[in-house]
Amino acid sequence: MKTSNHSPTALLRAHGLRVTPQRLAVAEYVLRKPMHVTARIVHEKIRESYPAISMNTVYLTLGQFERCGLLNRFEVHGNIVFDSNTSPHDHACCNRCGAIIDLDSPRSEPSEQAAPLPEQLRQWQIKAERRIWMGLCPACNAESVL
Amino acid sequence: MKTSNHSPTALLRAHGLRVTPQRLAVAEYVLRKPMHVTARIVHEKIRESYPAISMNTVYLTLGQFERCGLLNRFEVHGNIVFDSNTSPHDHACCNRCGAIIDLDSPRSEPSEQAAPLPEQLRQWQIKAERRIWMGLCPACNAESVL
DNA sequence: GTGGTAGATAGGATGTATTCCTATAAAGGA
DNA sequence: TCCTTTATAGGAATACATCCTATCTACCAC
Repeated sequence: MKTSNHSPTALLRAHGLRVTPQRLAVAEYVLRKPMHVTARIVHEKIRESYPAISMNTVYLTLGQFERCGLLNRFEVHGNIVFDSNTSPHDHACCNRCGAIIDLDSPRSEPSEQAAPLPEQLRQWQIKAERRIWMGLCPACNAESVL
Repeated sequence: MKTSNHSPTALLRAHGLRVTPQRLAVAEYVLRKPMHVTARIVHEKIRESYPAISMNTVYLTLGQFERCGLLNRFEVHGNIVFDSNTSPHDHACCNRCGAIIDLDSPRSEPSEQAAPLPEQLRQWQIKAERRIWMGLCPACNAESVL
């Protein structure tokens, strides 16, 4: 159990990353369950148990996790958001409260599972596709009507 | 011809905006043809003919044009980009040179023209949908192979 | 035309997210 | 245990976007 294949330590090793306390702390917080976080949020959270961690380290660590495929990065309202759900999916973001939700079944047709590459991108080397819906979540929408 | 319905002056008036030299200059540059610009680019361009224009005015003007539906706003690599092509379409962005292109036929199926709203968003009030493909454009892809 | 007022502009100050730089510290292999 | 490579902390730097305010101007009423 101590070093199972799913432990943060094993995960870092499996991706060729040195195991440091900072990386373990970030991995345990971010990779434990699907979530959306900014560098600032991670920094605040990790500082609770590791007060000396710097913003720089958080950025570097999240960037490495992204390069390893452990995280996806997207942008909303000018902020970089890291997503530990790395299976392909779309997002919706509330313009008011900032809530971000995953869209589980983005494609209406099962045949579209693998998003079809537009004809114009035949000669591109596509690395990522991001789709985001923006508007008011049910709660904020109800408030704005009042 | 002087004040045709398609002149920048008429366009501003039609949207309830006061006609100022600054707004005319921005409108003539940005709205003449479909293009993608940042506030910085607009500022640099307008200053050629109007050296005193401030960044603040550019931001305000572009924001107003957006609120009027004359421009769409999206984000790529942390920058706000304004798009004078307001018909629904997707984008592709080159990670290397920053080029942004419009995708004319984003939906493979004609029936999908109106992007189907995911089931999970039934109770949301959706204002906009953005979809962006990221990778290497043909030119940069060729270079990276060398 | 002219005058008055709501709205626009310039310019600087401010805030904030991200990246850069560098000396020090630590991980992990020999 | 030593040594080399890599990571970290902390501060500096950058860049984008917004806020603030005095001044100016478009345009409506007269």
